[in-house]
Amino acid sequence: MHLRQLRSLVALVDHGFSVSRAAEYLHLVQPAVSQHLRSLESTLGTPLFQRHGKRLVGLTDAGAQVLRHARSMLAEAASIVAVGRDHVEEARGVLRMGTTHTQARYVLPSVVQQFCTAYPEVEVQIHQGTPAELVEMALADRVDLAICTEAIGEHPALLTLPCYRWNRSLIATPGHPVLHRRPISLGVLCEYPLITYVAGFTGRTSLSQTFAKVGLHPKVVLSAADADVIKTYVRAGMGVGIIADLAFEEDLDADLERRSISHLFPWEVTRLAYPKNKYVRRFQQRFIELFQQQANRIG
Amino acid sequence: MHLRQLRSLVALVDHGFSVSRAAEYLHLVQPAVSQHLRSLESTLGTPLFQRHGKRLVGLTDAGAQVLRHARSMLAEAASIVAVGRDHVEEARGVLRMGTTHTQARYVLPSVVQQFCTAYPEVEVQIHQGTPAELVEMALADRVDLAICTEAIGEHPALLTLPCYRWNRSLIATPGHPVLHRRPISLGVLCEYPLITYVAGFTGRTSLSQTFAKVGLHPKVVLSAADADVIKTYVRAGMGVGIIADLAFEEDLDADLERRSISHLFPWEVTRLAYPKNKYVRRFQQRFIELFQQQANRIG
DNA sequence: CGTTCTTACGTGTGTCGTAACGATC
DNA sequence: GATCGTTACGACACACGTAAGAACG
Repeated sequence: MHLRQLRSLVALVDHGFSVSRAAEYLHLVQPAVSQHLRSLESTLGTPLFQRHGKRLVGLTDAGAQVLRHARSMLAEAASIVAVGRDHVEEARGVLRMGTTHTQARYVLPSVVQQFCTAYPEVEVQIHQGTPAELVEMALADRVDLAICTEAIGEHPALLTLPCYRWNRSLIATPGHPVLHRRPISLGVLCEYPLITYVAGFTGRTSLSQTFAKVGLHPKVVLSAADADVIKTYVRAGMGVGIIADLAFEEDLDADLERRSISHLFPWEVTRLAYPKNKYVRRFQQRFIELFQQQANRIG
Repeated sequence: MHLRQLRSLVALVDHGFSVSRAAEYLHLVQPAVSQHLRSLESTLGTPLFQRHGKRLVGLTDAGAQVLRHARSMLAEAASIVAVGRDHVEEARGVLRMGTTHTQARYVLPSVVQQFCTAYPEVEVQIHQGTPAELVEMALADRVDLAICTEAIGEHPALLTLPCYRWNRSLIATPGHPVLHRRPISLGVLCEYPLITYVAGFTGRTSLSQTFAKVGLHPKVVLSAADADVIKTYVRAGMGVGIIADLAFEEDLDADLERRSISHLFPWEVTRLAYPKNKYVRRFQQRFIELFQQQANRIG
């Protein structure tokens, strides 16, 4: 069995079972890939593909199992070359992080700035996505690490590091009646049109659950993936905003009033995750440390 | 990077950094292995070995990291060929289990018998060892599955299935004074010389802890790895035995008296474990099912 | 002086690319 | 007939084994 054969297998599956496209992706010609696949089948002694005539259209049972192990082997192989690179050019390479808007906009800037100063030769990429997408990106090795609050919880193939906890603030235009209410309760919040994060982002799931648990139904008139958008609509007078504490910037948001409402909702934990078994390069480790330092300042 | 190179790396480490012995193990000549190692180093671009002159004597930092990933790649490779074999000759192969004496002697016989009838073409190997050794054997792929009570708990690379719970019985020669004591307490047990399992075997650890927790120090005059030996010395009048319930055989042990003492000690859980990510062949799965059925009859 | 690894070289296997053929939509 | 995969063949590379040489104890 050769790694090349496994690469062809994986490429085939990842390119809709088109041998030609797989070959193109691998910078090979079709016959080469065909041969890889056939010789893989013959060394294993069992068919791996479902065929319609000559065309490959799917995996057999055996093929699917082989695929799983093949992916994991190739990931290990990638880790090995990463070890090499790490010792050859310690401070050169790419750091691909996946994160949500909230992190990218309010938490990461100072960390990234520090990091880029320390490692000017490292290309930093920030990929955005929903938490669910981020998990998938990390597992498919499209990013090196994922940072987010939801969905990242307990995937068995991910190593997750809790970084900091946060809660929510209410924001409103000065003079808004909600600002005179004491104490602010879940019930009070339900009296006003609310603007907050969309489902799946930045703790929205547990926010909704908190209301649901006591049988309340807040009037969320608008939801957005990020606090900037939420603030904009709050400024426009469309309602009361609920955003993460750390998304409120004293200087830039001086035209908005803010009240902490941490007593109403569970604390959220933002986590950093990367695939177990994956080799984390030193500068990537360094980034993680920087992020955790920043996190300590927040939490 | 080639799998052959990784095999050479692993063989080298597993054979005391002797290239010749590694080559012999791999059915290759030395120069071939030397070349594997050198070309691996050169493709990774960084030294993997500590050298004394020409002699390889250890791994560098990078080498150690590469080794870890290499082992795991080769394990995956083995899984892939196992998938193949499983589809080619479903009912032929080897089932290597590692277990302790207690399991091998009192629990497994009926399971193994059933299994051998169902799969006459499968060679069943029973390797014995201490629980700690068994865990290591499973991780090093020297056995396919490990069955034991201690130490198997929470190794992150092992998948463990709880199978049945058990507790202990006291055994003594007929007429022994302990048999007239009611109720039997931990204190009562401390009045007599005890014979039980050695540390690390068959729940001995938690047995000792139970005594220690209430400040008692039982007089263990003799300890053995298995119940057969314990019974022998009980018969010889050396003391009172404490063994697993299931190690008492009504017919063969009719010359001994038995009292359940499950109320004194925590219940133990016997588990079956194998490395995560490892492909488990169908007949191995079948064995696991048979074992669990047997386990249900016990627990 | 034996052991151990390296270097040098020849041979055979195998992998890839080109090119022509066959099938399927 | 255009696309897609297979078969056939040749060139090149490479990995292994043999044999001889160098360092180490």
